[in-house]
Amino acid sequence: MKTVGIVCFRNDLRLADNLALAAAVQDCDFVLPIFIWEAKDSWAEGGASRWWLHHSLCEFSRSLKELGAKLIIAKGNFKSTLLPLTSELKATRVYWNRRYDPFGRREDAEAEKALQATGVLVKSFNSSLLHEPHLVLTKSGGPFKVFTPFWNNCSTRIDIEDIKRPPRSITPPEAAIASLSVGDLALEPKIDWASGIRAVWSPGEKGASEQLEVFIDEMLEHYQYGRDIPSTDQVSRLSPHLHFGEIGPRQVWLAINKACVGASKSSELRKSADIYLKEIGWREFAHHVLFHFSDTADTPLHAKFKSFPWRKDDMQLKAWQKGQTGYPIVDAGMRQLWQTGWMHNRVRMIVASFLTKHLLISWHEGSRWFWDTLVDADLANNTLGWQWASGCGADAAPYFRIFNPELQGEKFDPDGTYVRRWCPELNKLPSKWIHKPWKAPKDVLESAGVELAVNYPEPLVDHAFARVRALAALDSIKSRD
DNA sequence: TGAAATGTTGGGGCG
DNA sequence: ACGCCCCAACATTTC
Repeated sequence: MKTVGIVCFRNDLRLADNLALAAAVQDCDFVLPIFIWEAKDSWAEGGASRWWLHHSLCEFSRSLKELGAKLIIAKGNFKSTLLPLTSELKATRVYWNRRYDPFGRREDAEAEKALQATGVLVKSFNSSLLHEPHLVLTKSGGPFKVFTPFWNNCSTRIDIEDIKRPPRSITPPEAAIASLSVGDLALEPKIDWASGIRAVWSPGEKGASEQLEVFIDEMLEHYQYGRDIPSTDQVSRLSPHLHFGEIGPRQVWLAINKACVGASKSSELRKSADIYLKEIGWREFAHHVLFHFSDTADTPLHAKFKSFPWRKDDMQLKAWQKGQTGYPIVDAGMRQLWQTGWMHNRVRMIVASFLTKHLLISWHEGSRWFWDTLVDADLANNTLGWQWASGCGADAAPYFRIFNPELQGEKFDPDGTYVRRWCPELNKLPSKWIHKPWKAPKDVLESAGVELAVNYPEPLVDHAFARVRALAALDSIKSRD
């Protein structure tokens, strides 16, 4: 009797280092790859993510075809799509890589139970994290809530020797299985707003590995300094590829360490590599925190923040979203996000601090906006980042840490290259004033063609005022746990 | 993975 | 020569 297996793909759209796929190909005579587009109650993929997913699925489907298989596309509930398919195919095995987000865990658990009840063997694997979240615990048995001890605990026991290579070929079942096309999922925007995104990204496994290679060859050595200069993009830009599983953290880990072979511990390359791997560690940490505290996407980890006096101000929220706050570094970041689906991490921290501390608008508004506009929107990373920046989450920045957007701009974009790129109306301002046009002398503004409140806004709030207001608001919830 | 306020120090101008 | 003051420059603390 020949064995038929089904491999379910989700955010693991790659052939290499894909444990579920590798096991299915090894165990089964016939393998059916399927992608099920599930309807989600909340946190359904945003516009930019959907654009990415469309193209990633097209790429993945193409590369499966080269191995002889056809990616089946279906739409619906995970369990109730899978169950009839197993009986139709007489499949006795189902494979997938485990999900660790609340929705995914729930759906997978239900499907596993139902499949097992019908005698189907379910085999699941970890292809998206370096560790199983339930295996990284403090001495007292609880999850870590602070990054450094977390990373000290688990970065030292990562031992990756080799990764699974892509299968040479896949033999599909003989029966013809109905499938939608990728286009039928209607993931692409109806009006084409994605040109700016298209120009800078290549979704898919090939794009991911090329990006990793470029990062290692051209940027890794000076990453420790370059990573903070947003005009240079000396960063990996792997986040969307990692989110959709076009590359996995094990592959990144191995490649970075291979690039350091022969480099001494104190070399700049090795130092930079460790700082970069620590960012992979933050990704890991975020996923573990969401695993252990599964309501944090909607609820602050620190309970006292439930009573924080957030302001509701749609005008100011819109100004922030559109990059019209009057603080150039903030506006540049928000426009980069809108136009390219991505923002440099240094600038993410600045704009998040600005929304939650200067405007006192809830981190929920920020995480929702990022969710819709980022190509790398990831529930775990997005949640941790916003809770961290606003002070209510794991390893939160102390509440008094309020970024001064003027100083941050001058420190990390000293000649204003980043601001000039995304706020062209400020292009002619001298560097001295590029991060504080409201302070510039009249004649300087005039000769640069900048008219405050006409072609570039006045600051939405005064920094000194906003700082005092934020401190007072934070003081009002002090020790109210 | 801050910034502002406050404290300390030491060189130089000046009577 | 000496003390006094000013104020960068740097360090510490506070928010």
